[in-house]
Amino acid sequence: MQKTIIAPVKFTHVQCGDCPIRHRAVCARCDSDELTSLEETKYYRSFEAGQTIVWSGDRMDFVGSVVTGIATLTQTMEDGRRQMVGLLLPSDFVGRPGRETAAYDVVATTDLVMCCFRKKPFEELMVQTPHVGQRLLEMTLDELDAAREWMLLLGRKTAREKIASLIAIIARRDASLKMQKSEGRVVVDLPLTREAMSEYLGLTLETVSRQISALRKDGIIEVEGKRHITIPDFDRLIEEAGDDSDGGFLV
Amino acid sequence: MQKTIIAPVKFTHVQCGDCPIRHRAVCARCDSDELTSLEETKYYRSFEAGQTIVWSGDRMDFVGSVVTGIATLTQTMEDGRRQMVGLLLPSDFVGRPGRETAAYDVVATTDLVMCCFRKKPFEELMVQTPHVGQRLLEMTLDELDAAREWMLLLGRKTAREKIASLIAIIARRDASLKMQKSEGRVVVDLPLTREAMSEYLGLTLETVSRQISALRKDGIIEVEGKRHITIPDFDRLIEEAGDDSDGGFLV
DNA sequence: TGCATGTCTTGATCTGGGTCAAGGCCCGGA
DNA sequence: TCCGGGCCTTGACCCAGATCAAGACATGCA
Repeated sequence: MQKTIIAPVKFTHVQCGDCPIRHRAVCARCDSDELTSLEETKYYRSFEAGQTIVWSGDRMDFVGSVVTGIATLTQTMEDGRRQMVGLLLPSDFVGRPGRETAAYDVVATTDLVMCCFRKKPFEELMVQTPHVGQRLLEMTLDELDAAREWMLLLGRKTAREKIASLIAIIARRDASLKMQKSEGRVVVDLPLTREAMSEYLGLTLETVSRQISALRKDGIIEVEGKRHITIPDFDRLIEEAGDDSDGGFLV
Repeated sequence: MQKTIIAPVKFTHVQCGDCPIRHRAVCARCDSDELTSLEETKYYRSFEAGQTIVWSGDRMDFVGSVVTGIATLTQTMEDGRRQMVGLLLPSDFVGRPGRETAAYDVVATTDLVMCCFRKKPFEELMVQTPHVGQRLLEMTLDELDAAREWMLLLGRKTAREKIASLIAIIARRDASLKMQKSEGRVVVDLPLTREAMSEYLGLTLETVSRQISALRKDGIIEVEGKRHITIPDFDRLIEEAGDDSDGGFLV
């Protein structure tokens, strides 16, 4: 079912460049003895689009971070209603130190590579190396802010505003990673199916589709194929998103 | 407008008992030199029900925790739509180290006493004293879990389920603080107006009122006055809340 | 005592988004 | 080349919850 790749040669150059645990939290400031012990437990795992990485309630004995691709955290009610509660892009952290079992389904929505550490050694490292904990605190606070922005979206925005917000969020994160802008026109490839979008936004798949069509008809976005979107005027999209002030620069 | 009380005698016994920063994070494990410097900047502030403590965007040069009463974090859109994004009960932490300005309106929904620290010395303490940061990380992770439970509520639950969930959440937090249960019958005093509930739940005030009436008619809850609620069968309430498995033990 | 204000309830009506259903498009495999 | 299955779009209809409106009840102040 899942291909597990243990630190193959081809990933070597990735280890320092893309792994936030090492790169952001550790490399710069800590002595390397700690790192060596962590390094021993580090491994890479690949998943195919659509694969579930962990089921809610399952034992989860690793933490890690996304290297490439996109993963989601989703909650499910008994009758099958689903709500996405986390969208994980490259460099995002997965897993909660100090927790035995996963609280959410973790799903790869695109092909995905994760950098993982066994939880126990990672927790030991956290105790010994304050910077790791501090960096994790920062990241968690950022996620909390993102969750709160998301709550405003879920609780108070209209379907049209929700769609506009989601496109803006993805465009911004994309841009901050890859600088895809070209003089005002922003180009995004949606990494989510309509269904995943509906789970993000608390809508049905049909409403997502209708609202994307509506934004297209109104010239807010241009759609090529199903996923490729061009935003001719980003400010207009932001207006449609109904965001307050600096709105949604988080996550 | 706001009464500021600086460490009066009558609060002395409170300082160790109720203040989570000192009590939970610091007292037990750290040397007291650090504490002394923090102690100098510690002060108590009281607010009346309805008072806004900080406006979103305002400079906020303190962090703190709720000693008694209830505060909320709320986001507002330009057209006035409001969504609560944080509900702060006694012992909850307020403020984000490393941030200059408040990201949300902080409002006292009941009379409130907060224990505050100037932000700068607190941040210095965090660098020097890892346990404070570790404790804060734990608390932030708990808040993130709560936010995600809240997102499921906002995105996927019906009005009736939302009301039942909110009553259950408050009852559980009350119970964990004060053990109010008496053989199956649980008694809660809602600390929120109907309007605050509507802001929590992403509903209108009228829908909140109607659904409370509906739950009363169906015998799920008994209502005395406007705020005093008795839950004859807690499990039935949980069923109405539609919670998955252990549902909502978080927060 | 009477009035104003804040909080809550209830009724009547409207509507945004859900539900159900049909069909289009594209890709991969027989 | 055709077929089957994802994925997406669009239409028709419906309903949960929003909106608009009236009034109940309690408290505090003149």
